[in-house]
Amino acid sequence: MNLYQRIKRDLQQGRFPPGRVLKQAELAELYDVSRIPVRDALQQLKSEGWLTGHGKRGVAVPRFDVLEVEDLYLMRMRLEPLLQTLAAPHLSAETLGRARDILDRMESDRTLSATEIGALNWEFHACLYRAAARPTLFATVEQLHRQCERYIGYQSRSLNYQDTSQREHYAIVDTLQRGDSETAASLLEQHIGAAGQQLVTFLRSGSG
Amino acid sequence: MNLYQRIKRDLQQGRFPPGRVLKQAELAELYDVSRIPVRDALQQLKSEGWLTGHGKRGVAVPRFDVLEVEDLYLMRMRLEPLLQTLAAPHLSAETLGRARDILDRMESDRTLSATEIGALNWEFHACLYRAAARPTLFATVEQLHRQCERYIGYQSRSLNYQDTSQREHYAIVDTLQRGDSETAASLLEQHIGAAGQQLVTFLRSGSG
DNA sequence: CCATATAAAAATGTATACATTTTTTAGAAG
DNA sequence: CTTCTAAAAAATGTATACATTTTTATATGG
Repeated sequence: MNLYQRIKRDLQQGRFPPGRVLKQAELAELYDVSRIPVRDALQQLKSEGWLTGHGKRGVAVPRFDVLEVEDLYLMRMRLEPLLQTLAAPHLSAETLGRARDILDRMESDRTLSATEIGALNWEFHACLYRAAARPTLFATVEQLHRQCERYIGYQSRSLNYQDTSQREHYAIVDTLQRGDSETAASLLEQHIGAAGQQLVTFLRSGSG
Repeated sequence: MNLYQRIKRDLQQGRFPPGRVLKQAELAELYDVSRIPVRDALQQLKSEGWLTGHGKRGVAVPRFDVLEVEDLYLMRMRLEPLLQTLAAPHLSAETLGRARDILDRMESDRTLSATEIGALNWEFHACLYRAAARPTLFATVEQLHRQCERYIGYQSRSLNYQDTSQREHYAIVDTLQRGDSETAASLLEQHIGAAGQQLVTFLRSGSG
């Protein structure tokens, strides 16, 4: 596990609270490396929204920003249905099967953490998106997901919502299997919108 | 001018041809710095698509990729009208005036290079987008523009197309000034689509 | 007591030196 | 002549040391 991943994990787990300012030297000592790899990791984390550049005053852990979440989900609502539609004609039975497997795994194991559920969730959609063979579009969508990750870890999703989400997932696969990519795109858009709403509501009520 | 900007400029000007592999030590000597700032600059350039990571075999100047251009413009067609629509209610007379000024400057000076036209083009749209006060959405759109820059420098736009583009720009401002943001969004989508088509056609014919 | 200027400190940026990994090349065996 | 292996060369990754910039603390003048 490289430094970037270690710092990111610790940010996910709330080791550094929002607003906290981090110095290169401090991180270098904490993770027992020199400042050079720290700088590399910080730049990457900044580009993914895990940290914000305070200019030359070090970096800070950004506070939760509902407006950012709204933007991220708005963008995903526009881009992911597009990508899924481009993928639809290339979906093989095997790919659809792998997607279903991921859903089944999420369904059967009820001990998963929010972060783990988030990872499987993305793996499900990514599995479908990859069939489009559109690397640039995929990369941008993936980056938007990475930016969302920062918020998802804190979300204690209700079991109720988790069930709804899973039903939507199965509906999307079913619809794609029927070859109705247009309806599947519409379902996906609603699915993302609902997830965004859920997250925004949670942020507004719980931890502003 | 920092190292990142210098290398980017040289990439724009074709100093390093597509496919060329660049070593840290080589760049360090060329630009007369050590490898540390080179590494920082390379990471940034990679994240913007100016270079592709060859893993641990150095970085390479990517070849022109029509599929990448298509993806970039598809995404812009989805995101920029959204951003402009969000900005529309906040557009002041002053902002609209500044946008017009930029267009007038492009119109009057016929000696501008493709890169300079591209910069003004973006400045025009960004001027409108900023009014939305949606930093996250703006940042993603800006990044897509940066990725497009790599291709635009090579494009020798016909005067004919340049005129068409300018007419579309004025039409967008006029429509926004009338308060018809929906039509303006539609015009913008067509505008981006046309620019993408133009670029794809150019790449297919000229320099594959 | 407040403002300002100056010095000390702390933090980031960069160069050099070393370590580790990867790639290439040379050589020997089949 | 090909193929596998091992050594050397080259490239990236990292640590230490130094330079520059920025911030903070302090002291002095108003």
